Amino acid sequence: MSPRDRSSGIASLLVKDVRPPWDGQEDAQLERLLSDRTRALSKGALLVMESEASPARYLVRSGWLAVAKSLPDGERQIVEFILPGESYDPTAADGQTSFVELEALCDSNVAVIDTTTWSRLMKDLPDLRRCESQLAKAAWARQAERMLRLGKSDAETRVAYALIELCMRMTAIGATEDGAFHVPLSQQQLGEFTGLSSVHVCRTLRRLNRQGLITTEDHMDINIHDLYALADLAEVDLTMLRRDIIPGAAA
Amino acid sequence: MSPRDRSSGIASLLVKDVRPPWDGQEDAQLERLLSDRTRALSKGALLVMESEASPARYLVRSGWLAVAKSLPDGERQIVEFILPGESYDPTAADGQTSFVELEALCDSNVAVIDTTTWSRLMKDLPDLRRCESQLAKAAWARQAERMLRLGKSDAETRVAYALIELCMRMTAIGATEDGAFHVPLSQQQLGEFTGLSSVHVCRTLRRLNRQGLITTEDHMDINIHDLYALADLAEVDLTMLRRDIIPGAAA
DNA sequence: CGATAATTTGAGACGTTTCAAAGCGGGTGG
DNA sequence: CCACCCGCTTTGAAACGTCTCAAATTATCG
Repeated sequence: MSPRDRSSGIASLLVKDVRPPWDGQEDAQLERLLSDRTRALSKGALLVMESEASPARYLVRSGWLAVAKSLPDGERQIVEFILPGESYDPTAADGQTSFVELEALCDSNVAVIDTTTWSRLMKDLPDLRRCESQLAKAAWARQAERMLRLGKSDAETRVAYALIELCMRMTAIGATEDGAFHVPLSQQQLGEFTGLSSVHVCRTLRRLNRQGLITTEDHMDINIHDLYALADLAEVDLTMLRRDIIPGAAA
Repeated sequence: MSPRDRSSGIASLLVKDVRPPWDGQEDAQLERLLSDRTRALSKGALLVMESEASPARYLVRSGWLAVAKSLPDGERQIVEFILPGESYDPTAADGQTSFVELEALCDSNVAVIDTTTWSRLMKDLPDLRRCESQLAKAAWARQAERMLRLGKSDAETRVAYALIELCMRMTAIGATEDGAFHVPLSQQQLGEFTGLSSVHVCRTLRRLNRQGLITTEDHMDINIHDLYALADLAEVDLTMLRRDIIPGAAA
């Protein structure tokens, strides 16, 4: 990790509104198409279940979706969070079945676009296509980043990384204020994301707290006080991470 | 995991040649284009380094590539293997930089196709596009499967799963014989893939051996003797896994 | 205000890593 | 063709980190 100027504000690394506001920039017809297919989900609702037929793409317009997968013994891993403006296609190689489960983590609005329609949109709307291509690259980069830590890091690093990733993504959509943001997660769910037990998530959060890196308020309002120390713990280079996982954030 | 007919042969679940032989089915022009851009790599060669500019897609024509990522302290995670017929684009959200490292695990031939050319191919060759779309879905499903085990499983399950995944993918390209196949990996590298130390990979392999599930010969010639027991250990439903991660394997 | 879920903390069990040393195997040069 | 060397595998023993179980505390919601 290269040395960085620690005096520069958080804003320089976590700039707001860097994500191209793709909806709205295409014609109003797209907006109508999406509105027509948007479903309201309440917290905890299962949008799609594992192994269920679901040849569609899900586009989150508000709220959070968890992409999760379970072992026969009930252990659950959250593989990805879908934030507003992002989309996910859970279709497996057979083109029919979903290989994951999609759950609303809070009250949400999600547009459901069947594969055929989506292909047509991709063909007809070059701006949308470019935007989704960037988002897809970002998603790949995030997954690699997480697998690295899932496989090779201890609890502190995993939690620190998760917080940084979420903070960056939230900042990109203008959902943070000075390193403070809300995530609609229980410690249990943060554990399912980081591959830790909820008990150990709690201990780790507490430790970060004691070190003065973060504070948390009611049910996961997170305040990052020392982003740079947190980044060191997460073994992350903020500039590189942002370049890799935030669309339109090119240095 | 639902009960299965254990008397049916391995072949019924791990059918050969299910992958659409996309190259050759498009016109000879594509073949020429690929040949022109194919580079020979010797074992251990680094094709792309992390953070290096690389706006291209890499298509493996023969050999194996590892997609890997490292922590500052040197810990390494292999995020994906690219087998013959598969491709990978390591470009991050900025459209320029690679977020991973690409390494040849054995002597290989890889076609390097810059992003622009690739986009053109995708536009012009619907068969290729469909095929790559299936392969991409399979890759997403595999990653989810692995993250689940990376986060929530013990060593035995992780190793068993890795062996099964590799066996299935090898079978799909006709590179196995009766559950026997060769992987160009050291135990160290299998550890980097499964998130284990090489020492523990060794112990785990030995244990599977003692249980009569597998045998190994010189440098990773793997023989799966009891696929169903191995699948139970891996906590995997073979039929579902194949449907999810093998293109063209729809039940 | 009571019921229920989520967080917090402690103590012990368990699985994996680390360190260290020995054994094997393949390749090279004598 | 053998001797040597180097890298990979194998095994043991101790240290470490995380999980599990259990109980106390704190939030949340009707």
